[in-house]
Amino acid sequence: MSARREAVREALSASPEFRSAQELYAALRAGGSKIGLTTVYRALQALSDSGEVDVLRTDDGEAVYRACDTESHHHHLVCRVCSTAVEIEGPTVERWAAEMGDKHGFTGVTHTVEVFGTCARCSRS
Amino acid sequence: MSARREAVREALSASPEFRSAQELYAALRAGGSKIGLTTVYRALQALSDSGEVDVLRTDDGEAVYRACDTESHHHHLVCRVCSTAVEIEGPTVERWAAEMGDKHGFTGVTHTVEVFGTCARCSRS
DNA sequence: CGTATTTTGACAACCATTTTCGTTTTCGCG
DNA sequence: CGCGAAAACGAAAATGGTTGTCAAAATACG
Repeated sequence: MSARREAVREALSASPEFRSAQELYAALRAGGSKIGLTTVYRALQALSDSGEVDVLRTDDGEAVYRACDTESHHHHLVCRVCSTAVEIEGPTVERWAAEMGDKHGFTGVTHTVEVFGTCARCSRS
Repeated sequence: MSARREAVREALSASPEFRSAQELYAALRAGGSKIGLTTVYRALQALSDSGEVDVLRTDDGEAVYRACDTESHHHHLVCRVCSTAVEIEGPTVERWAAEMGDKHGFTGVTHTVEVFGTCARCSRS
């Protein structure tokens, strides 16, 4: 683990929120580092590969990263009118996906789940 | 609703899967249409605004769209090596998704689930 | 030290998506 | 119909996050 990569990890850990690569790059530069944007991307990719950070995509396609201290895997309930998203989780689905994989002899099973609906507020109008 | 927009909606309805704008554009052109890529994007945006299609982002940031009807509902277990897909279904997830929607006051709840893994044959090699 | 390997960063390339803008089609109405 | 306004269209250019390239710099190792 190089010093630069460590710096990216720390910058990410400094906030519990999801941060974009561009934000992290700006923050590091603002803090005096001479790091390059390319390196930030590479560091984030490496961290994500090793499972140390969670990655997801915002609605406009930007990748955002978060330090992953709780290994929290969750899904989203998205309003199809206003795009508000609620985080949801479900041991139920996790178990179901794993069972399905087993049943058909699949290994290394992962899954993606997205739930859509119209939120309470948008339903009223 | 213009003819072109209607064509996009039909192309999308032709498959129950999520399709990208680029795929739809290619399919329409292959079918002899003189439609432009710009128009495909505009049509998808309009359809998504009016709630007729669901949109989500793939892991590599591409937007994918799906006609929003609830018929013939099932999911896929896809091998990430050879892409073989097994159809699976699960009252479990259906119920879970519905519950999640209810719990947060969402109406008209739909969902999408994709399960990935390495199939038995590919695991061996 | 000296060489091999890895990491870095400026810059160019990529590619899905959006914007621009001039042209074409559709619509409303007499 | 005819005609003008408004909307839709499409080609090309712009945008912007992300990835590839490659030579230079840092680091590892004998």
